[in-house]
Amino acid sequence: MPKGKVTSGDVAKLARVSQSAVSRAFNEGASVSDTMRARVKKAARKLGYRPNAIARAMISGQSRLIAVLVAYLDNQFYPIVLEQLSRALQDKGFHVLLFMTDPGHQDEVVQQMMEYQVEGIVMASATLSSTLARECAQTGIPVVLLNRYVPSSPASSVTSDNAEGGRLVARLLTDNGHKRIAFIAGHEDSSTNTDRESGFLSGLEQAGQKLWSRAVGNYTFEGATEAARQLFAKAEKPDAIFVANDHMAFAVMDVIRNELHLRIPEDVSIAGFDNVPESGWGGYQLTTVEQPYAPMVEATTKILVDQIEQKTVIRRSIVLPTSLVIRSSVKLRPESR
Amino acid sequence: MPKGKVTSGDVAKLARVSQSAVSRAFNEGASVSDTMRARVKKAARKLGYRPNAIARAMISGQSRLIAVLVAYLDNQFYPIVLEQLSRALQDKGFHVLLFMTDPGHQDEVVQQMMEYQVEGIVMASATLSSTLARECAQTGIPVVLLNRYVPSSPASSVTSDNAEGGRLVARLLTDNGHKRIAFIAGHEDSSTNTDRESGFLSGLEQAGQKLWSRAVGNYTFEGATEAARQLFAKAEKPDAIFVANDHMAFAVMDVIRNELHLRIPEDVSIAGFDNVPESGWGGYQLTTVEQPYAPMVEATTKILVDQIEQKTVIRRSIVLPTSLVIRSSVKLRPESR
DNA sequence: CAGCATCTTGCATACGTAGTCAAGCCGTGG
DNA sequence: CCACGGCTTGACTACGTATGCAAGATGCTG
Repeated sequence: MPKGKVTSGDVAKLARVSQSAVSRAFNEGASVSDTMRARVKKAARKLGYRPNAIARAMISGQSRLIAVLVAYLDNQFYPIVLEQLSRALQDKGFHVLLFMTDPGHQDEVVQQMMEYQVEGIVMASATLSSTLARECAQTGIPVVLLNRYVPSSPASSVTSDNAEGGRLVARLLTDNGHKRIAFIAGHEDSSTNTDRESGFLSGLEQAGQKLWSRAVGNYTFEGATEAARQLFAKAEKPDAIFVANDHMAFAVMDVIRNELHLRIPEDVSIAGFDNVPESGWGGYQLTTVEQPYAPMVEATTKILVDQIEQKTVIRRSIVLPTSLVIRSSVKLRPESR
Repeated sequence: MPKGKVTSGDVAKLARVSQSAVSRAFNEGASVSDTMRARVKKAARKLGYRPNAIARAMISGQSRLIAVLVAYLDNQFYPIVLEQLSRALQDKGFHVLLFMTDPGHQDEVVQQMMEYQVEGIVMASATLSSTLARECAQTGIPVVLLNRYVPSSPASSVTSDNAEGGRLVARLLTDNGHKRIAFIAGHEDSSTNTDRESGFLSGLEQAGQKLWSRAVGNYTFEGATEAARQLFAKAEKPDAIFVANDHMAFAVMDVIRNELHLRIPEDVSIAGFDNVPESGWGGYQLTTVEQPYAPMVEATTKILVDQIEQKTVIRRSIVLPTSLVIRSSVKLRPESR
């Protein structure tokens, strides 16, 4: 009989014990005899009782809820992270409250997270506003910026080594004879973009080169399409492009092949960042920088869980190593193959 | 001052009113004078007060939480749906509690959803077990199966017209002169697969054709890769393949082009299902069946919200129309272009 | 001015659970 | 045989909010 609501009181009555006993039977650490626990569990099963997490959260002050904030899911980086993060948190007994942000309603969203008494916040988007990040961090709740970094904020952060990734790409391109190297930026005020770009520029400099040209794609497919067209509108065209993430790189490759009828990598080399699954697909075979998904998720959950358990919010900034994934979108010198 | 917890009592004390007044000031329909509301809001702002949604849920019995259950996010269909669904629910004042399921822990997950007193459940995955669907539906909470259908269950469902989609593909292929037509299945016990397949077969039959060959990809990239190899291992090879979803179709196209060195569509035509964003990318240009994302999400939220507001759970099954998206992965007769 | 209806407000209570406290039980050692 | 400590158990209260109820305030009509 699927009754509307079964409470611990109902179970207590059936088992002829106190409500406290029922509560204890369902809490791991509590002081109950085995016989009592068995008796309660039996009655609970009979009634289909499940403890009410809302009531539990209220009395214990532990909602076991983690808010995850994402701006969009069309760049595959985020679904992958979200899936792994969600699984990891579930394993640790937490649950994910998912929030999508529009640039317009960000403050509102933070308020809503707070109302649900979440015990931690993960902000997983390169394009979230810094003020929002700061606002979250001021709540006294552990906040982890995943794939994002705000120096002035007390929020922890987990990123890959974006600058080093940019440097690796620069070295790859210069080592292999590219001379007119362009960059397509993501969001210009995101830390991922500035780090990737500055690392890239420093790498070019080390090789005695300068950036040939530059355009901005704002991390969107459409923006990248337009940016690619701009780069090739000039008289002298680039022979290599570093695109600030894979999602944009696909758009760039499409423009180059289908609109400009150039070959990759024979006419233009393309490198991306993220190593999203599509990068390995036959249609693209994109040479890119790997983001260490699993370690990033692991670090994020660890920071959160540690801070929740110890009730101390200390800022931690984790930067994880990246590495190149060489496929066939960058032309290599014969000897280096 | 970001104090730990500010309650309605604190606000009441500061504003020198009763706690009830504070509560009413924050509830839309309540009976409060404008002056009272202003006074309370002012004090609340001073203290940084926000109502506690957990406590509110407890007393009102309305958690405003919707559980969304997904099996994986690597097929882009699901992130897109999840993003839209999440936005739609947020707009209506609900919040998404996200659950990822492993085949092993499904029962456990349902229990957890129930513990959080969710007011509705969306099961968005073609590969969720039917018993799980039934279990959810028995809870008396509105359940919507999104992109899934279980005839024997009392759960509502929202799908596109999978059978019709299959039929459209069959007609497209037969009309354009294909003679050796194969099918790569997804999960064989999922309703999406059986409907797409049966529609496809009936379409072939109408054209006086039979299925040439068949393999199973289980809706995974790897499974589809293997399935494609199987189809081409035989002496006589297909001249067209209908793949049960786009995500698998990409794997199939990769095998055909990069392993078998055949051309699409000159040597083999490929059709998919879903019209995922990648289908429109230059690397694939996949001819496929459109799933009407926005209407599906809209129908889902409408069913949920209606049933939650009216407190009556009536089973509704919505089937939305599909249409072909013609790109260049299927060879067309000259006259039909 | 009386009488009545409408609007506001405060008091008290309820939601379902966890945890504190004290009481009861049992066993052990002196 | 008694005293004492550890283990169980039940009664009670608290968590923060919403709401029924009654009382007070205000306005309107006759």
